[in-house]
Amino acid sequence: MSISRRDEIIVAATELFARQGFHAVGMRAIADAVGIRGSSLYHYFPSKVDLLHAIAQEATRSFIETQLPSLESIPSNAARLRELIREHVIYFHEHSQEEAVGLRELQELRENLPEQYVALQEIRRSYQNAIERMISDGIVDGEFTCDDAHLATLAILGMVNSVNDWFREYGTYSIERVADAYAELSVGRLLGAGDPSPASE
Amino acid sequence: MSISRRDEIIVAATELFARQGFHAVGMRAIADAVGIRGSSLYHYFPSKVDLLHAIAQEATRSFIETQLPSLESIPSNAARLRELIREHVIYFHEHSQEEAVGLRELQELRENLPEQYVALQEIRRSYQNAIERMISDGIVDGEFTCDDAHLATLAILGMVNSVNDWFREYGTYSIERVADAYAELSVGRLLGAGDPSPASE
DNA sequence: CGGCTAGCCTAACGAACGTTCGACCGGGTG
DNA sequence: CACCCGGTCGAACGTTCGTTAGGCTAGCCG
Repeated sequence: MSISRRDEIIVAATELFARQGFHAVGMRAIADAVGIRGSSLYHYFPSKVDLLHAIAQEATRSFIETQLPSLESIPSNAARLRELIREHVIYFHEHSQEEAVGLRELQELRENLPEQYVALQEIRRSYQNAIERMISDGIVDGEFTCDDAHLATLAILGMVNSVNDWFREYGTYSIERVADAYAELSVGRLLGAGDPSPASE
Repeated sequence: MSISRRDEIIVAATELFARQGFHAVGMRAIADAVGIRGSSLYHYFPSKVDLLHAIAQEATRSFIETQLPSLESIPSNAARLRELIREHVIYFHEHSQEEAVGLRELQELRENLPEQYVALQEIRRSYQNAIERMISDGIVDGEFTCDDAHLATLAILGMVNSVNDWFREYGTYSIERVADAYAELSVGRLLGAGDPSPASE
């Protein structure tokens, strides 16, 4: 009742794609994981790359929808960006498989589902633009000292997106600790904003 | 005479693997790219994953060999790390296909050539340790202000390794400009080292 | 000159691939 | 009861996969 068979397929395929890669996973392997036959998958998805597209779209869309609204209420660019990065790291950790597929197998969509690929790229681009605008505004307001908002955006995104490559549960750090640290490294250090709680100064 | 057929195969396979992914490229496609038949590849490599291993090994080994020696002569940790990051970005750009394969298809080696995978991981780990030690030493010497050398290492590596995901020749920036900027962002900002030319102070 | 071998070929192997087709089965609706 | 239809199935399609086996040829070595 709670989750549909379609969602069940998406969950199983996400795990397999994340672990082994799109081309290394056959339709029959996905079907096995949910206890049906390969041919039955075509009742839910017209093709294998459409299944991939459903995964990537859900990963991208739900990430953006979770992230962007939380920005509205925070006044300063520095505090807002700090919170954004914190939540970015934590969301990526909680949905590491989906986001791994979304980042790594985009090339497949580009070649086989070009217009859906473009749509996804536009969503990602809008997220990147939101960050860049926060940084630009923060520079104008004097919150940040930074030469190039565009480069800083790319650098920060590269940083936060790479956490899943090394982070392991039950390691030295908790994900919240890493999220806090990366927010401070990005906003406090890279962008040169001051201490987040100026009362201590 | 200049390059052997074996190297020719490695070059062609690297390009195909980088563009389409290991599993999306067949042995016959690689053979076509060098003008021979698929079966002839087995005269040079015992299997497809051994070919991948040759690529990944060469990418990792030659990168490390190019990078590490250049550190010896530079005295301060800050200047040495700056130069390391500069060269890292530039090397990754000049060998973007090799490094893309080396980073993305490691999972394949892990499952099929486990001991060779471990060997490569050890090489990468030694590079990471070299960076971390530079940062630790710099903290002790008072060059850097930074809480956690390990986290800073991972953050910087994530930053510099992500340049190839967005950098395009003939774009806004030259690769040297990006390399300089990332060195400054990492050492000057993230680690809190001062201006690289203290004469201006 | 005779033989070895590096390099490449054609042919084929069994397995797996993504996908299609037609049929069946069971539960809800008229 | 008769009907429909969502969901699943077995079987098969043609293609491609990684890999193997065996044979040909050209050049080097004795």
